[in-house]
Amino acid sequence: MKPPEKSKPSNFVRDIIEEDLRLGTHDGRVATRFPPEPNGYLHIGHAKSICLNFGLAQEYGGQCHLRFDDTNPVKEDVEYVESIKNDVAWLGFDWGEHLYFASDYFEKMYGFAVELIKKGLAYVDSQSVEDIQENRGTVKTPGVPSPYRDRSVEENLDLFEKMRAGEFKDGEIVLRAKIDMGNANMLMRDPLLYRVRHVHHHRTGDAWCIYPMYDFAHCLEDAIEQITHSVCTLEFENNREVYDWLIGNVSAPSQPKQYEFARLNLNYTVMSKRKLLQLVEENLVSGWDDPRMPTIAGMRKRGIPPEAIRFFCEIIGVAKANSLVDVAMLEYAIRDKLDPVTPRVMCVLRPLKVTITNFPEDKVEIMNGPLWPENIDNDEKRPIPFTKTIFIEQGDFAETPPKKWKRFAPGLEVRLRHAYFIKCNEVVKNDAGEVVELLCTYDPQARGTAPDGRKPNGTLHWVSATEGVNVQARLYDRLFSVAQPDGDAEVDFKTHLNPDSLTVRECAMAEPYLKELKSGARVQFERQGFFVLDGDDSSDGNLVFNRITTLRDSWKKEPVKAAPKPKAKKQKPALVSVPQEAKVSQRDQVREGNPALAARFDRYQNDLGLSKNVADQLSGDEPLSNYFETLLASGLPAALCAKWLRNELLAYGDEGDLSGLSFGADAFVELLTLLNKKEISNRMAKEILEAMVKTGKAPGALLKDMGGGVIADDSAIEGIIQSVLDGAVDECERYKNGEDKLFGFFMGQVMAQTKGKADPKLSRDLLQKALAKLRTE
RNA sequence: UGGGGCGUCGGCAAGCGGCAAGCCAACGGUUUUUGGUACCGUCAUUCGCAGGUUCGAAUCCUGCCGCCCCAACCA
Repeated sequence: MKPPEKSKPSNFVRDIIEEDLRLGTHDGRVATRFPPEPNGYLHIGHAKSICLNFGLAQEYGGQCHLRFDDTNPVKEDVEYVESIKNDVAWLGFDWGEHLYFASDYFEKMYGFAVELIKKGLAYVDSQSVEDIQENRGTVKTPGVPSPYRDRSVEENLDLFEKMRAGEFKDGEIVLRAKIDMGNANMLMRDPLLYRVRHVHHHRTGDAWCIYPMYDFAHCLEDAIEQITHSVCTLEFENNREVYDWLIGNVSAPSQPKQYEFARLNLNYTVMSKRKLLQLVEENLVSGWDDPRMPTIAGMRKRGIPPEAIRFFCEIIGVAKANSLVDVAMLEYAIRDKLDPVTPRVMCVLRPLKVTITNFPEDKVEIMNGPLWPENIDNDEKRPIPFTKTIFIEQGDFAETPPKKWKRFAPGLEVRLRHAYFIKCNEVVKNDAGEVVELLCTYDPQARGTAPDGRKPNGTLHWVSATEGVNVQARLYDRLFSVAQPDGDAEVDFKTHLNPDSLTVRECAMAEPYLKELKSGARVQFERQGFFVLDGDDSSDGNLVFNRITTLRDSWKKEPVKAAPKPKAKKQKPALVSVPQEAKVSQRDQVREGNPALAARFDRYQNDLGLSKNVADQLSGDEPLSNYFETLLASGLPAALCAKWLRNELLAYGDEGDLSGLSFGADAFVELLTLLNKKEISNRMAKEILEAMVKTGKAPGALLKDMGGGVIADDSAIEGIIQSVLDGAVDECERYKNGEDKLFGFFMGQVMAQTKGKADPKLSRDLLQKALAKLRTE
């Protein structure tokens, strides 16, 4: 019985889905998809997308498709589809029957292309690759239409058929959408839909020699599969316009919507397929599944459990801001999942011989150590042989211990975990002066605890030198030594490779119990970290363990006090007063081409007395300016009209466009008139405006609904304030204790109780008095 | 003729006109036969900057600044 899942953190995609569900947008369905191209291995960045897409479907009772976006046979291969399926399944997600391939839709897509041609919305272009690029223009200049843009429908149909029939060579000809060569969005400049590729496809074989491009294919795949929310990464934002255009211009079987989130970046690692490939090809790592790689395969070999990856993806959140997540977060997720469920054993990574001089020569005493951590209700134990010679960790002994040392040193006594206290009497060194052996005595009475209650200087893990088993331990650390290995395009990211990312301890000694472990078993080497038994690399007599991650270690060798960095005051950028005239604003340009607006600009400033900024805004966009003119025609004060138009009404518009509002300028005039006559307060006007937007009802009617106008009566407001105070005992107490900021809370309560009708200024004064009184009581 | 996005703590990230959530990191403390775990506590008078609107602005309006994406017959 699992405890109820804590509700997952909210994010903007969930908000959108919930809103769609509320509105019944896609018949109340939720269908997402994870659409990898089978041209490489999955990494933790993909895991974020997988968790998001499958998670969303799971949570909203929908479905998530695993769809291979195999539209480019020159880069793709079956090898990858198997590894991707394997990785997704290993992560713990089930696509059920929803396994799809874009290539299965080639015939349908061809049909949609023909439809587009017939509608005159696509054409066959015979320009060379170079000409197409040339004529696309640049980001600052419009493109120019292809000379083939106006081919007849018949000719296009014929050519397209011939394309499919294989009558053209690669690169000779393409099918393009006929959209707009001058569009500011480069992707809308007649995007390519099909290209010729005489290549064998891993699924369709040689059935096709034309293949659809991403922009054309992806939205159709979504539409065909009835995907509702097509969630992809930020770099596709510009593609959304094409996506919507295509869905809108083809008889699409459904109307999917695309949403974009920020891809995952992790510090101390690289994520791009290209760079990962480089590491593999240059043998800088052992392969795609090298435990230092951020690939799913690498993390699996490393021993990271899938639930840790899922948890990680949950806690990093989903948003639209480019961000760089700290790997410490991943390590936390791993420890959090592993710690409560992982058996504890002992293994000495760098053995230091310890001879217990007062212990019988050939005696083997069996200690019993619990395998499971305290939180698990299982006291299963494993036998740990204790003998005259044992190994302890080299790092656990210091000839001259630093301050706060809680380990072993000459003359000190420590506890051996699950065994006796031992005391260091003598240090044996070799010719080089290195410590090679410790001569100690044990206290037969002090096993675990000492009868006299004395405390040891720490607890060490240990292994019998004669009964232990030799194992190989591979200690992995971050692959790169700088936070952003690919942060500087000038510097090869490989120069930042961490030389210590892998340390192999061939001579690690472990307790014999480890021989019982099954391949893939995860254990905690106490005081060291979590390790996994690497089944692939172990053989009968040779156990190999990969370190998944270290334990958190709060022991600092040098308690370096954090440099008392004076909390760097945010440097305020020097105010550079850019002369307004320095650049010609968009609005200036509009006015240049529209003398009437230019005249208004002057009139607003000179006759109406509006500030330059306000006049600029209200004369720089024709529809907006016309709206303002309508308000002016009512005879209301210009300043009032300007203020409410700009600051309030515009907030409800769509990027400054007010045409979508459910009421006209006349209704807005009515509202402003009420305000001008002081029949309503600013606050009430805002309340009414909001209601107008929602319901489209007239201001007068809404005012009536509110039941009267401004409350400006002292005693009435005092009564309300009292009731607010009475209903907020906690807050009153806190306010008394000096929490001034609660004033806003109280004020908000007053306004809420009166639906905004209380006169704000008066309310504020009275509230202040009431609260002051509260404090003096 | 440029367009599309994004700026909230050291790192993630909620927040949608009324008290600046949470997590990681860091730092203290309690418990402890792991310098682990668990538990408690500290950590944003301020939301890129500057104006404006409002009784009240991270949130609405305006301007500016800074990052990211777009000119593959890749996805």
